[in-house]
Amino acid sequence: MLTAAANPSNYIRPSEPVRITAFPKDPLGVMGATMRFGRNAEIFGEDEEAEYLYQVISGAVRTYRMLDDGRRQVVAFYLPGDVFGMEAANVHRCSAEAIAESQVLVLNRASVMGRAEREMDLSRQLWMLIIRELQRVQQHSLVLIKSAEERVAGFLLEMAGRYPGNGAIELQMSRRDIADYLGLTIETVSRTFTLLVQSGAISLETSRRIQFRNRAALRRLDA
Amino acid sequence: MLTAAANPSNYIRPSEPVRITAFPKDPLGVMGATMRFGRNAEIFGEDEEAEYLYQVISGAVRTYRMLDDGRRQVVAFYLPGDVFGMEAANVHRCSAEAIAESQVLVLNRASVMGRAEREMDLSRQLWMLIIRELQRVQQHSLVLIKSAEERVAGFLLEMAGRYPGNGAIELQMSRRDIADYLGLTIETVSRTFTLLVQSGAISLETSRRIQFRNRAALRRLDA
DNA sequence: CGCTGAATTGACGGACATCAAGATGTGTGG
DNA sequence: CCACACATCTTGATGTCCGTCAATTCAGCG
Repeated sequence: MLTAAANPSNYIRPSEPVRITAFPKDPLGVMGATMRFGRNAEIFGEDEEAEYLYQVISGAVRTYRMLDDGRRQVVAFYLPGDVFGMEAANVHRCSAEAIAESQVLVLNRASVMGRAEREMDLSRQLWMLIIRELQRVQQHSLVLIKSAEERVAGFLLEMAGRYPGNGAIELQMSRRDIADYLGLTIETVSRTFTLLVQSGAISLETSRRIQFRNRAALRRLDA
Repeated sequence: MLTAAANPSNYIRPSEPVRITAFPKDPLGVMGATMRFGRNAEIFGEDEEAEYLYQVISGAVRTYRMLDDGRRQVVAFYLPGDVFGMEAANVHRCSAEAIAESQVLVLNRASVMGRAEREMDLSRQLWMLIIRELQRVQQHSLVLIKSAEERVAGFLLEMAGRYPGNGAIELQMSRRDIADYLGLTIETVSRTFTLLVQSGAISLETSRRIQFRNRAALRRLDA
């Protein structure tokens, strides 16, 4: 199974509808179908109709926008428990792709919104979710006035805050993803990582496994 | 009257509660009090409790965040008709200031939210407002991968799209505000304006009055 | 093992920041 | 109405951080 994992095209395999109950943050607790997406598989594309809401069960997802000449801006990363696909009125303004082999719970958008009109609790949860999304993007907009070092330090702290990992984290995303998220190049990201290693703030077991050595130093850099 | 206009401190003068009815975009149509804010007067501050929602009636408002060392990121500009102050869960994550002499309709947040729980229409309007807000910030995050010229061109088109002005617009904000919105310096903004003038895309009647000469050229630059 | 993509490292250049000086505009008081 | 002060904006000279181009190393995998 999962033979299409390495294929960047849109491989989607729906499975049985399930009722999600005990799940990290379980924000919606609604009926839905889990789907499996291979690495780099497209979950939805820019300008597609927004029919569904999504919740990451395992793996990781990126949303991004492209300019005509190939420049890419990664808008957000979503990790297990996170809900995405809400940024749309009718049509998605971003594309979404699985970063790694991922399971995603897919919910019919209209029916969730419909239920929210009668269930106050669900309504409030959706409201909190979108508020948090907005806050995250606003927070991210601060990278504009930050140096490369500040951006990378902030990124690591952001990821550490969202990962369970204690003392160390395993990044799901490539240097390219990070660069496109932070508005840098992969070379600058890489150089900045080695700077942080040399200054003793972190160490790298592998290129994607970050060991935190001095969080205070990172926070000082985060500005 | 309005003698405190030039005073940067928080000058606030509440007036009679009014029922806003015929108003551009009139998104909420709820009871509220109009307040008047002088240039640079603070409307709310970072970390203050979010008690109110705000709608610009006249003038203009900026929201922004500061770093410790004085760097400032302008998060958004709000023009007549726009609603702001929704980005908050309980506490504001930005500060808001009047850019120019402004009238602002102030609504009790809890009561608006409370009514939204029973009035579907209001609820849907609030949802659309916050979605649009999210989309605007996401759109803005593209500046990260844009050149100075692209940022300024995009900014002018954004403002033109929101202003009624036909063929020309009167910017409410200073070069500093624009610079802090786009992640540039005032010098670079200024230089870029002159570039756009020289290339025939715009002309400047005054430094803040932009005459559009060639929108297609601007759109090409916007990337 | 060799192939392939990802990550790192180095040398160099360019776009924008910084520093500094003028120009323009605006409000105030005589 | 003019003159002065002060803020805003523009323009120029120089510096620097990060992007670009290129080579090397490293990790995964048939």
